[in-house]
Order: sequence, then structure tokens, then C-alpha cells
Amino acid sequence: MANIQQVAAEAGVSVATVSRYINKPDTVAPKTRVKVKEAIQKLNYEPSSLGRNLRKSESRLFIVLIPSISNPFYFEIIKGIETEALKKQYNIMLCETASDPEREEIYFELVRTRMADGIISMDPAVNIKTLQEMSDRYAIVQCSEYSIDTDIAYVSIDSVSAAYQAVKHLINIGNKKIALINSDKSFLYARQREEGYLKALEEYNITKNDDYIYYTDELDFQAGERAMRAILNNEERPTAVFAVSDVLAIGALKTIQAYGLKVPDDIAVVGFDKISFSNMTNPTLTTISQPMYEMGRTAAKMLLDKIKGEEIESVILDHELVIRESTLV
Amino acid sequence: MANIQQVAAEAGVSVATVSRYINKPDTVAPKTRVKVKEAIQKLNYEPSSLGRNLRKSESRLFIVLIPSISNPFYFEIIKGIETEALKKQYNIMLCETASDPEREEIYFELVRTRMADGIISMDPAVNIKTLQEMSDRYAIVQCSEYSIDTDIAYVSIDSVSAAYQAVKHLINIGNKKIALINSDKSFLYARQREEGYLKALEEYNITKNDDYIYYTDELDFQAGERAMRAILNNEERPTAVFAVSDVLAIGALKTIQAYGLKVPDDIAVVGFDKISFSNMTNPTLTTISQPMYEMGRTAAKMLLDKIKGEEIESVILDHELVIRESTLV
DNA sequence: TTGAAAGCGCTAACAA
DNA sequence: TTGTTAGCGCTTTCAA
Repeated sequence: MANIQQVAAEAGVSVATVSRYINKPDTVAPKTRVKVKEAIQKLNYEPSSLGRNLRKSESRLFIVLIPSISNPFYFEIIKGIETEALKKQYNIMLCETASDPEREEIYFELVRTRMADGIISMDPAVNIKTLQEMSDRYAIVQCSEYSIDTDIAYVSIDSVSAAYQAVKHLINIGNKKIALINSDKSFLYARQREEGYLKALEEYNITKNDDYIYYTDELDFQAGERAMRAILNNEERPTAVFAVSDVLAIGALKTIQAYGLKVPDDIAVVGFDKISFSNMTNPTLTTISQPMYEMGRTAAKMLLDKIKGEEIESVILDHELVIRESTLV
Repeated sequence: MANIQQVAAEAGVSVATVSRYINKPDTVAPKTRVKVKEAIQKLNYEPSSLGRNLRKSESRLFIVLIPSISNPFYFEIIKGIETEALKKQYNIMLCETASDPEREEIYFELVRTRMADGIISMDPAVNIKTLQEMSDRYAIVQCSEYSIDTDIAYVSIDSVSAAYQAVKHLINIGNKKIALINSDKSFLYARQREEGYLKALEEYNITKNDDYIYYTDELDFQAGERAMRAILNNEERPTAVFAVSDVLAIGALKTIQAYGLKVPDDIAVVGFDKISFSNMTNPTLTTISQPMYEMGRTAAKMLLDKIKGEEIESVILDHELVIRESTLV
């Protein structure tokens, strides 16, 4: 593999000229340009990022931390991030933490060793303390899920208001006994969505029933199934259920149907996220739509600004209730 | 950010000693070790990969090319790849090509510029010629989907035999009118699965009916729905359908039910891949299980060997038919 | 418009 | 066991 020296020798110019030809061709005389161009072609030369990165003290790579690669919630966000990154000649490393501190540490290390220029974190549940420490020295942005115990900038939606709206919709179509399938309360969004749920109940003078609230330990379909089974074990079953994610809602849907009950006639269901599969279930799922693509783009822009050394501010984006068959009256 | 020079000065030793302390601590005298250790702690030193990478002419990073990040088929494969990579202190860059040559070119460029040490390609449909050229100079392995027009090593399953087995199962439970939802024939697996389908029909003297074969242009749920609608438009409807992927099969399932038909009573359905969704549908989906995790691990091992300069050989792994509700008699 | 030369941070061959 | 030094491939300043 040819290097810049060989190209320079072949073209009969200095390495500086070759470098200029690659980075600022305008500053090279036309005749010289031709010579260099020919030498590059002849030797099949490709400049090495290794040398350039060292010289410029940057890697033009940043890390996107997600808890789980198989959670469809992240797909559009990632696309948004990628679009913005590629536009600025950056590449991203998609890293699954599996909410495991050791895995996360591997990726933090990539930033500390300058292998990556920054981090977009979608999983601050893991090791907030280290994240905060890192953010003092490196570029970090939180996306979607965030921790308020840090001063790290984030982009997200107003989960309280979104959950409030979802539950209010269930009440408006005639439900009073409304279950909540929540994830672990260590997640900020879980606490916020419960707050919205309670706020709606309160507003309509519906007493909270603890038997109708279930906290899952996992975030997959099976967790939704288990949650719904537990809720259906109550003597008096609810007439509606709000799940804090579509994946959980789809698991719940399956269990409801396994019990021989109809959705929405016996039990109405609302999810959260509007993942693509939520339109494939039978009935299709009413859900909260987050502007995921926009969220990803915004996070990437913020990180890139931060890497450049600029000050950045947190952002809250809009959400929307999408009414489909699972709450059709 | 401190560099190795500053640490050496602080510890009163040479940079070589600091480097040795980091890479081969045993070769440093205990007393010196203490001095260096203290200096590193005091200065909060982290060695830069940028310098090391240039020096060693490696990035310890490789690229995993997938057509679509949202296709659940890849999840387990990626986990397998990641496990093996991390074990060898390698990191992976997950790159979505969207089957777009331009996107792919960006990632190829990362290898040419030494930003990445190799490629695991799961999408050779794009620009086979370039892939072949690249493989002459760089480490490349094909995983799952591969092109036989190249001499690039691959790991995959025997798609002909798997499809044959799936269709034979449909015949054995009493079906003669069996539709095929295939993807574009430019994919090798599509051609192979059709071959297996035809082989089974032939063996049981069932005449092929072209109206029962549909080629999708996309690979998502909606494509499966469209395919099934087209197939159900035939005067005589089939009693079974084999889809070359679970995602397509799930779309088909939805359409069949939308037409008021029962699965498996009216139409039996078999998918391919055993993605996690396939157990969430109602009825659950009969499918072919591929050893995805193992496939990923094998691909990573092969690539790492190739990067080391060793010769590698293609591998075919075993598959399995998983019978579930959608073909229950 | 071009070239010489320094230097980004590290590793490793060689010498002491 | 440690230090000196060359050099990985590139960009950029300065001088010509």
C-alpha cells in the first residue's frame, strides 16, 4: 500500500504538495495537479486515516450507546443520527450496552483513548456517575432517555404530558379501570409516564388501584405477556391498559387474546413509540408517536456542535397520539 | 490531556519505559513501576489509540455491513460477531447500506483508508465487483447472504435444503396448492429457496403454478401483505404459503386474516429465520431456524484469522424446522 | 506556488 | 532493566 512519500517521489514533488492536492486542490498549480493525480492513480494511493487522525487529533467517529439493538424503538433515531453524521463526514459506532456497566466501560474507554470523538447516550441508567465525569472532559449528549441528576444536555419528549394524553384518551372513550404496564422505575421515562397516568386519573377523580400497576423487569414481548397475566389475575379485571412501550403493549395484547378476551371490546390497549410492528398486530395499536428521526438528527447536531467546542442546550420535541383499532369505540 | 511524554517526565523515566509499563509491565522493575503508576494517576493519563494505531498500522475495528438495521434477522448474528470481536479486543462498526451503492462506498472507503481493518458483509447484492476487488487487497468475509460469483469466503446455511424441508412439511400435512412468497431473485438465497421449493413440489408430482409465486420488491411487513393480497386474488386460492422470511410471512398472515380466513385451517403458513416476533403472532409461526449466533461468531473468527493473514475456508452450518401453530393439523 | 521540516503520540529495535 | 532514537503517515507552519 502506497503512502504519501511514494506518491510524492513518483510525482517529483514534495509530500506537502501531495497533501495539499488532496485537501485543498485549489492551492496547487494546474500542471502540478496533473502530475500528482497521475502518480496517485498509478500507485493506487489512498491516504491513511491513521496518519491524518493522529495529526489532527480526531477520529471523526462517535459512539451511539443503546441498551438493546433489537428494540425497534431506536431504529428511526439511529437513522436520524446517521444522516446528520454522514453529512459532516463523521461515522458512528452503534454500541449495545445491554445495560451492562462492563460493556459500557469498553465504549467509554474508546472515547478516553481518542478512538471516538464523543457519545450519544440513550441509556443513562447505567453508571450515571461515570457518565457525568466523562462529560466534564468529553463531548456527550443524551437522547430520548436521560438523567436529570446530571447537567449533560439532552433531547427528548415530554413523557408526562404524552402519558397523560394517552390515559385521558382511554378515559374519554369510557374507561375507568385502567391498568398501567410500566417498566422499572429506575428509568426516568417510567417515572414520568406513571406521573402522566396518575395525573389523568386524578383529573377525572378515578382512584388509583395498585393492583392495576405492574413493573416489568425486562422490556421484551415476554415481559408484556407476564405483566398482563399478572393484571388479569385480579378479581376485577380492568377495561383498558396503558403500556409504556409498544413492545410491552404487544405482549399484553397477545395475553389478552390468549385469555379469550377481545381488544378493544373487553380491554382497550394503548402503547407508546409507534414502532412499525404496532401496525401489524390485530387489532392495530393505538400509540404515542415520538419524532424519532428528528430526535436522532437533533442529538447528532448537538454532539457535533459540542465536539466543535460550542455550548449546547437541551431540547424537548413534540409527540402525538395516534388512535388506531385497539381503542376504537 | 496528558501524553506519554508528560508521564515520562513526571515519573523521571523515558517514554519507552512508560510504553513498556502499559504494554508489558513485567519487563519494568517494580520500583519503576510504582513511579510510572503514580505519574499516570496524577496526570490522569490515557494512552491515545491514535498514536498506537498509526504506529501499529491497525485500527482494531472492523465493519459489519447489513442492508437494514431494522431487520430482526440480523440481531443474533450481530451478537455473535460482537462477542467474538470483543474477545480479541476488536470493536465493530455496524453499518447499514440500505442496499445503496453510495452508502456502501462510504464504508468501503473506511477500509481503504485504514480506518477499519476488515469487513463482514451480509449484503453482497450491492456492487459485487467492487467487493471482489476489495477482497484482493483487504480482509473480507461474507455472512449469511453471499455471492458465488466471487471467491470470497462465506459462512451460511444450505438454503435449498432448508426450503425443501419447509415445503415438504407443508405437503406432508396435506397441502398441494402451495404459494411461494419470495424476495427479489437477485438475492442468492431467494434463488436457492425457490430451488428447494420446486424440488419438493417435483418430488411429490405437484405441478408448479406461476400464479402462486410472488416476488417482493421490499423485505418489510408491508411487502408480505402486498404479496399475499396478490396471491389471494387468484380464482383458486392456495391452502398453504411458504415465505422466504418471517417478516414477509407475518405480513402474509395479517392479510390472510384480513380476508377473514383462518390460519392454519384455511391457509397454513411457514416462514424462515425464527425471529423473535415469529412467536408473538397469533397463531405462532412455523419457521426455519438458522444458527444465527453461531453464524456471527464464525464469521468474526474467520475475519480475524484473515486479518492475521491466515487462509480461511467457507463454512455451511446446520438449520432446523420449527413447527408451531401456523401449520398445526 | 512549492518545499523543508516539525510534530501529532505511540512502539520497538538496538544499545548501554 | 532502561534509554535513545527512528519512524508509522499525515498536516501545517514557515520560508523561499
